[in-house]
Amino acid sequence: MVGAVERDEVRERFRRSGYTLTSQRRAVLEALRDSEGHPSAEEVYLAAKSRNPKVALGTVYQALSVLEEIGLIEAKRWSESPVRYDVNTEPHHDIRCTRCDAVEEIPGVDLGDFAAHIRENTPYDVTSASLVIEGVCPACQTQDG
Amino acid sequence: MVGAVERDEVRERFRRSGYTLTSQRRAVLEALRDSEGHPSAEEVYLAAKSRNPKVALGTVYQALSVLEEIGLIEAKRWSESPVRYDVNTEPHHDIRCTRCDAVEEIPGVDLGDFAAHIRENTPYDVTSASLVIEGVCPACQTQDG
DNA sequence: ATCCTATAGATAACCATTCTTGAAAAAGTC
DNA sequence: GACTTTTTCAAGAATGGTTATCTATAGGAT
Ligand SMILES: [Mn+2]
Ligand SMILES: [Mn+2]
Ligand SMILES: [Zn+2]
Ligand SMILES: [Zn+2]
Repeated sequence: MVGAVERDEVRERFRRSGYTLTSQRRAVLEALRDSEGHPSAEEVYLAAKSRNPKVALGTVYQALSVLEEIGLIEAKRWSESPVRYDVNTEPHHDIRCTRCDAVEEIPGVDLGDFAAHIRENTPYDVTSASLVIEGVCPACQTQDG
Repeated sequence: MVGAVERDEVRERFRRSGYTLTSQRRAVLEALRDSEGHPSAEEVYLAAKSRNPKVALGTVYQALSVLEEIGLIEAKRWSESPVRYDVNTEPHHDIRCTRCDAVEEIPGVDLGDFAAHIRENTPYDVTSASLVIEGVCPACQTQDG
């Protein structure tokens, strides 16, 4: 049961942020939560439309940026792919398959005090440091050399 | 003198790759080498044009991808900025200022066996892992809160 | 019910980058 | 060197993902 507790959490975040929790935004968030991987805006749009046909692509982009702003989702970027969205807001890394475009999580790896090392070696005020990881997924490895 | 040795290196790379070293490609590379920071394609274009007016923006993009392919330069990406190009092909990290868009190098930090950690925790065949680092540069820090 | 404001949908615009195309240059061939 | 074949180039059109604009709508406050 993912339901009750998270529903309250969502309402609470919206309330605190001042944004209103509309049916479209709810559809976008639920589409994202039910999706297996880390979908693109376009994929979220298709999934959200099947829940609530009254939702436009532009609205999905806007909803995603609101959801990100209030901390319910995260955006992740790889160079050869549109932005992917992630409902898992716990710190973790994701790897993208360069052949089939799948994205999966990498458990148990922590940037740890790497950020500290960086801070020691630059006069910048470091605000973010994230890893962009790519590879070939098991399924694509077996498909050929 | 950055001249002679590197010129041979450039010629050699072009020869081995099979690409021809044209005046446009040379202008692009030299523009990049003379630039202080980590310019975008557009900035490289402006600098290259002043050396060789016979160069179009499309040609610069094409030249940059050839130069990257043969290992003379590297492309680096941040989410809020067009691709930046780097003549420093030694392994190192760069940080981008989110206020003024400047990019500078961070010396003495090595991803080290972090890549090994990642490989241990995913069934993917990891082909690349790079850090995207952002912050506020010293100049922008003093300009306000 | 009326007003008010935030949000929605539709569509146009945007921007960095890539693709297409005809022309020019290079490289082979004799 | 003339001729043919291949490659590269510059210019501009096209693309893809995303954002901005504009009008209409819905839902809460009074
Ligand atoms: Mn994830
Ligand atoms: Mn650098
Ligand atoms: Zn795959
Ligand atoms: Zn700055």
